Amino acid sequence: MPRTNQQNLALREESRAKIMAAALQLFGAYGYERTSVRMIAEAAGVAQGLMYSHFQGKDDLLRAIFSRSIADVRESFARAAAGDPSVSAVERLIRAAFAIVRERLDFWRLSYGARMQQAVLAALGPDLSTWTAEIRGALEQLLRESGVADAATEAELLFAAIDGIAQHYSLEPDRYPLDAVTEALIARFTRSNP
Amino acid sequence: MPRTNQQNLALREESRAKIMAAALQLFGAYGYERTSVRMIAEAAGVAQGLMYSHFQGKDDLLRAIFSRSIADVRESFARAAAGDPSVSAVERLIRAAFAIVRERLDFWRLSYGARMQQAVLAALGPDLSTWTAEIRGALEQLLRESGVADAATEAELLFAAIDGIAQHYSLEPDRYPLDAVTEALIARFTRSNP
Amino acid sequence: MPRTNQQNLALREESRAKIMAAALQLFGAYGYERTSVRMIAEAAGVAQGLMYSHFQGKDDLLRAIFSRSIADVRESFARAAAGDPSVSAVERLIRAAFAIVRERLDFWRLSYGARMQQAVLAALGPDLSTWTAEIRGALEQLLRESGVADAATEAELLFAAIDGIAQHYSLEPDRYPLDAVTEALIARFTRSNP
Amino acid sequence: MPRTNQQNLALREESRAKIMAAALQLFGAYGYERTSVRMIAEAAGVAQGLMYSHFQGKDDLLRAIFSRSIADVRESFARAAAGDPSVSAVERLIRAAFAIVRERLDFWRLSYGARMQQAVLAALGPDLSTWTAEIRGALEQLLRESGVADAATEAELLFAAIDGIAQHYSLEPDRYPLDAVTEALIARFTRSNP
DNA sequence: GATGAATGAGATTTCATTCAT
DNA sequence: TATGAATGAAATCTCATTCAT
Repeated sequence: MPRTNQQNLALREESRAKIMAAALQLFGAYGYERTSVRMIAEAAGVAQGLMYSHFQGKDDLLRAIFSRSIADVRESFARAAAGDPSVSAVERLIRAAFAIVRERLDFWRLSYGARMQQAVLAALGPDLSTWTAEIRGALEQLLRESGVADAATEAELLFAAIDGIAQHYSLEPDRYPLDAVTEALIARFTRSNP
Repeated sequence: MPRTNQQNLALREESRAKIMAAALQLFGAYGYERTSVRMIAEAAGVAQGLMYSHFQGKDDLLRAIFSRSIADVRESFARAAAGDPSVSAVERLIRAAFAIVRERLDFWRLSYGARMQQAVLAALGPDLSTWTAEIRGALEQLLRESGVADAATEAELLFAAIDGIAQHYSLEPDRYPLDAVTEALIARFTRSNP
Repeated sequence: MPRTNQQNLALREESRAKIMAAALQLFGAYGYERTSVRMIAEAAGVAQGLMYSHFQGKDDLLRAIFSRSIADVRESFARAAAGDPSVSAVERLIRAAFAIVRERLDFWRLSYGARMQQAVLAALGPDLSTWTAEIRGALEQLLRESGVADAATEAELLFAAIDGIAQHYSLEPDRYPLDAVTEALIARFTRSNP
Repeated sequence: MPRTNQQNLALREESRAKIMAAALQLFGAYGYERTSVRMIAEAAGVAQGLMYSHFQGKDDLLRAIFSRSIADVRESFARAAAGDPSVSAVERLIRAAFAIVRERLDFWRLSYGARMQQAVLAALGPDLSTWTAEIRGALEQLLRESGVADAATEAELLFAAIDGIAQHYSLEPDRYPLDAVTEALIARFTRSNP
């Protein structure tokens, strides 16, 4: 008797999840290039060949991780941004961003590592740049609604500050005073609109 | 007629410089891992083997590029920071930073690409983190001297903002409104000290 | 209601036939090595594992296809050779051979592709060479009975000609003037015995 | 002091020749697919990687062997066909063909093995089919000049016969009565023109 | 010092086969 | 019996590095 469809789906999904989790962790820690398929398979506890039954290749695995992670992050953002209306939207967004960075450290590391490599970017396709543009656009709108004069420029600045903080934090999470810096950033960007 | 010692040395130095320049450019464009020794040798117009008479290996070449570039950048900083006393020290430093990013785009790209990869970081040794700590320290002192209350936190924030801007600019130098963002940053960080 | 034994057997036989048919077609088109078990299973519309319940492995499947095809061909030959007594036996055999080639193009392609590869030959075991010897022997006897002087040599020549034509035809069935060449061959080999 | 250009060229050519010779022999014996790059490198007495400094890949090596062998064979043909004018051109050509088959058994085996595999053919590009067409054309012209009525059909027949004989011989060179069959073929194709 | 041919370890990928259900 | 997820050996290929000249 063959396995039922559901059993098969569950088996497959479990393997797929193990592979993606292992790969995300290793990509984040060592970078895409320095992480071999062998390492991923060992960390996931499966045979090397299995990866190729789930993904077309190492680059496709990267793409899959990216697009799923971005979808997750987008969702988290939406939830967070909708939250407590007693604080300003900008503040909510900043807090949401850093909460997500904390939760998804590996993805963030991977993302920052990947961003600087043209070749890796090619494998990622337009996902990353679409996402970046989306964030910039959202920030700009938020600032415009808050009555900021040069919203486009201010959005670039705020985006860069958030990105820089997230990156410094993801490099040394144990040392970095994320909470304090978060408050300082909020103070700079909500109190006085120059 | 055999070359004089001095001629030999000059030729040698020239080869070394060509290799380092080619490597810096390629590392910046493709990343350390995706740049092969063959690519570097071809771009530099020398034989592959020659690299190994100047450097112990690819990682040593990277280290050499880094330490020389950092020394250069440090010097540029010092010069810039010492400049026009009619503007605040913080403003001078910010302007100096972005001027250097503009000038040394390849190095910056390499630096940002390398930062997220453990293996590359390991190859770099303590150079990068020493330098980072140095910048953070300098910023902190500057802010403290300007009378900022929580100088440590504000230094982290300012550092992250500069770093984020530099990175976004180095990703899309043609599109990025670096001048406008620079002014906005200076406005945020020199006018009101919350 | 469970299937009867007979139904089970019929289903099983059907699977086996589907696998053999798919494999024959693919082996003929792509060659034994370039045809993967997965391709065969997909073309046959069954699971990969099923092949291993019918055959011991890919090589055993090849052997099975060969021995069954050879048996079929042998039978067709016998029928054809027995036919219309108004034409010479040699002519009947030549016509029969090309009729069979037309009908079983895939098998012929597979056969010609396999013949030149030691590994494939080894997998086939003695089947192919036994068969070849049989044909050569039959031709020789036929020619001897027709009163040809050096029947052994003439048999080799006729066999080679038939084989060459069959092969050229199987390479380009749409272009090849098989009918004309058949008549020319018959003319050369039945009119004048040098 | 680096090696002179000539030394380098000689070294490279020697390696290249060793690799091509080993590959030709192995491809002929085991077929293209069953011959691994490792086997070739071992037989040639070089490291695996060296093949990739001479050829773009295994398929490019095959292409290189083919095009060089075909060029050689073409030349041999031309020389042979120009020979002794006391025998007919058709006879000269037939004798030349079999002389070349004897000399270049490995190439012939490879050629026959490759011909039946679409996938391998694709790697070979148009070389093989161009060559085949060339031979067919040459035969046809020869026969036409000899006053044969349906030269096109007769050329197909003669070509197939030569090809079949060559193939049977290359399968069992020790057993095959090539000389006797050659004479029989010449007798059939030069004495009586039906 | 300089060259580039050569090496060989290790990367990615394929695929015949096994096995739990 | 039939399924297809999973395995792992072996294939092709890349590339940092060595070495003879």
